[in-house]
Amino acid sequence: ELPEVEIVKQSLKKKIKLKKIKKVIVKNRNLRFRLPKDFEKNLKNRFIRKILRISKYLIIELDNYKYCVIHLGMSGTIHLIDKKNNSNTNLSFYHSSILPKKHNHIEVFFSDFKIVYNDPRRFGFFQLIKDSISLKKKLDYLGPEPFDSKFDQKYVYLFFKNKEKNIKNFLLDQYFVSGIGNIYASEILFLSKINPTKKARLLNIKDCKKIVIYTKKVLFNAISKGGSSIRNFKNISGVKGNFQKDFKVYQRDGLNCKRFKCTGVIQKKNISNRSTFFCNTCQK
DNA sequence: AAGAGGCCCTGATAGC
DNA sequence: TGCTATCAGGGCCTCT
Repeated sequence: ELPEVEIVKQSLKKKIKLKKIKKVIVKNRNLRFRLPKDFEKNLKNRFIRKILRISKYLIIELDNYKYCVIHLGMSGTIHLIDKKNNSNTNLSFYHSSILPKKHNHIEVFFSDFKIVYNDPRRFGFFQLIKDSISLKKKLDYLGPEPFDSKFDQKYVYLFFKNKEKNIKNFLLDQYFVSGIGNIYASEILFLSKINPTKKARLLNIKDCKKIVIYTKKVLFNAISKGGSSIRNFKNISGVKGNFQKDFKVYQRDGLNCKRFKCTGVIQKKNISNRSTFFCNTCQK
């Protein structure tokens, strides 16, 4: 989700900004999108100008104004391996600091370290975009980011007019707002006291205001806590997020509602094949 | 044309 | 050194 990608971006930026790519090795070209034959050649000897994040995408701007667009999908991680002492700093959240043995698909070498793209399920991708126009075109479909001033109660209220779809699915809909994923969607709705199955058109302006406020709040807090680490690997010594400790509903099915004076129990329900957690009692 | 559902893929875990 | 089903942080594509 957006906070996790943001944390990766920040740690990656410190390390590779203005550095020169010495070499690229691709071990598996078959990611979500197949890597073209000239991928390595296009990266080699390029300097990194900028690292940015747009919703859940990582963007690396090269000195020839081509762009690497990276998406981590469900299981992608980026690791940084130091050449000198062979130590390994993890740039992601929910993985250990040890580089996995399998699925290290792409290695990008710098003078004294390399970054490794690992992705067991290969739902993620690495793409080279030829220029800024193409980049803009590719990401044009995205709705406003949660922190964008355009994402306000008026926008939400107007967007939801006559929409039959439930609110949970809209939070995951990147055309509506870009960056929320399955964890934070449940958390946002809990704080907003809105039932995830509620049809969007039934939300009033106050509900929309809550959605906006708590979306910004949850994502901001998640970033400030280094994201969420929900899978624990065996060797835990790398960088881990802490926001999972703040979960109010996610993966808390069967447990008591944390809201003051609420006697409800957290429910788990499949909505469009994604697990959704909520309190039946205080989310109306 | 909005919305639902299948699908891409591997690995961890629960239950038998 | 069992097997099998289910679930996982996402998004693209097709069908209605």
